[in-house]
Amino acid sequence: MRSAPTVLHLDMDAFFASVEQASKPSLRGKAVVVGGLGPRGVVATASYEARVFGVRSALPMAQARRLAPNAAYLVPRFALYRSISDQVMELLRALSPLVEPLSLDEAFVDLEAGGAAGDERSARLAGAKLRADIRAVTGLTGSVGLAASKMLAKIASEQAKPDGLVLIEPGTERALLAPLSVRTLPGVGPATGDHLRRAGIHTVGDLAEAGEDELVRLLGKAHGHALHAMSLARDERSVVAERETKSVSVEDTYDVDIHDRVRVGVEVKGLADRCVRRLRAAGLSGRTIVLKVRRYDFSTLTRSETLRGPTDDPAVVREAATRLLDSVDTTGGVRLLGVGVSGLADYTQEDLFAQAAEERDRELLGAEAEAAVPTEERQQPGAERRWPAGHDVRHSEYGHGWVQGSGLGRVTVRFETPGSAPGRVRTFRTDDRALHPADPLPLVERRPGDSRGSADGPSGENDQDDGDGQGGEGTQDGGVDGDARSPQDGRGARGSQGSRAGAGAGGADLGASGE
DNA sequence: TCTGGGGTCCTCTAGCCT
DNA sequence: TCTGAGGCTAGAGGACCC
Repeated sequence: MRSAPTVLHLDMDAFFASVEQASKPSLRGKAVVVGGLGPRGVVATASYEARVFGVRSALPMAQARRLAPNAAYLVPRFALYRSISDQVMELLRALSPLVEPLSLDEAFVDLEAGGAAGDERSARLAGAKLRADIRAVTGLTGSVGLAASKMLAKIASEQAKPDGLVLIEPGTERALLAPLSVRTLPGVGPATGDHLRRAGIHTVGDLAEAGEDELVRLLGKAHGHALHAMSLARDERSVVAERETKSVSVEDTYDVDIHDRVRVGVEVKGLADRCVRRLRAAGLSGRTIVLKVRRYDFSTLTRSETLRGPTDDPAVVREAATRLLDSVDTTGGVRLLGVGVSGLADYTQEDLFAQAAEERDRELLGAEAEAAVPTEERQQPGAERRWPAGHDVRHSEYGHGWVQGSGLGRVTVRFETPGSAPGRVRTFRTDDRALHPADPLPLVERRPGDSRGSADGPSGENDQDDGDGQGGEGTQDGGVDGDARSPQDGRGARGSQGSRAGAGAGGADLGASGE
């Protein structure tokens, strides 16, 4: 193992919630919860103020509302988060060419590859400068861990949270790890944690003491070996800049279980089409089609079928998914359906068959793409417009603001911008023609001549949305549109591969009460 | 209380082939 | 011809991560 602290792990603090607080001055210092607002939504991120009440990621939203009834509840705005994440990743790449993004808000950096580390002091300097740059460019805080390996750097950044920097000094690793809970180690979740606890193993020190053979016996070969190595602070995994995609999938959880078998079939076909669109956007095709069904009792089953060759033909994927559905008993209802493709190959069909089928696909996908446009964009003139909580708007008289809540034909807007003081609240009719959806504003005001990080700031996020007819923000949570379906479907049409969906949204919400 | 979405990796089992 | 061992692949499910 390398002994110098050459790996940096960056973890943005409560990322989604922090972005919302940065863009909405009235929410700063207040409890903010970002997640799906539907009946089956979960928390994606809670601000530190909300965590005081026990609200945490993956908590059912209904439970979060009981714990923190006065928090502001907002739907996620992934396009905005992605644009800010791009700015942060750019800063990381300035440190080293070897950057491994783990998600929108986390990444490893190999400092050695960037020539920024060789000793403790230069590693610390690099980490401190990164944190300052992130704050200057985005206005947000991130925590930095520095250590000799990925595992240790991640543990260090966890200890640094929030808004700190921790360096694990070479030679102190084992002593530092020994008293920590086994759950600290990557790969030890609730199930493995319980398993180990029943065997009397509670801390990393216990793991090291148990010995490799015992861990292999308890957890299997791969997991046993890996955990034993980690308990001795051995982690040889290198920072990998490019990761190959292994599978592409889409899934929907429905607000109400679907009992109608015909409807289940229709949903599966729609999911297959969305999955193919993503596949094609990534220039991929795949051999194995996977159907996922979560039943009314939360039991989940998967069925898969491997084709003779890779495909990106929507008709083929749709037919395979439908065949797989035939082997599944959906009596009692389903709460989730998903379609995925794995066994990926690096090509898109361009043969004669594909060309012949292209016309047909265009029709089919066109119809689906139209269906994926959020309801508010498809509404006929005169129909009630929808205003998702937290989304930016512009009023021709009052200027820029965001939707604090809506319902009963009214929408409440708070007029403020990232650089302003907390603003005033006004209520309008939902069909007020002076009110329009707007792009998010940059979190940090740019001075003239400051080019850093401004190339694709938040206001530039819609670049990737061009061409799908949705225009502007507000597409990732099209709102509940009458049936029971979760509304995050709109994202499928964007062709933005790797978009981390997250908690779905439930449309406009009255809960943004961050007063 | 009632549990999202997208993805990866591992284990186990069964069938096929040599 | 039968049988068992071992390798390979597919399919299913579980655990984990963010």
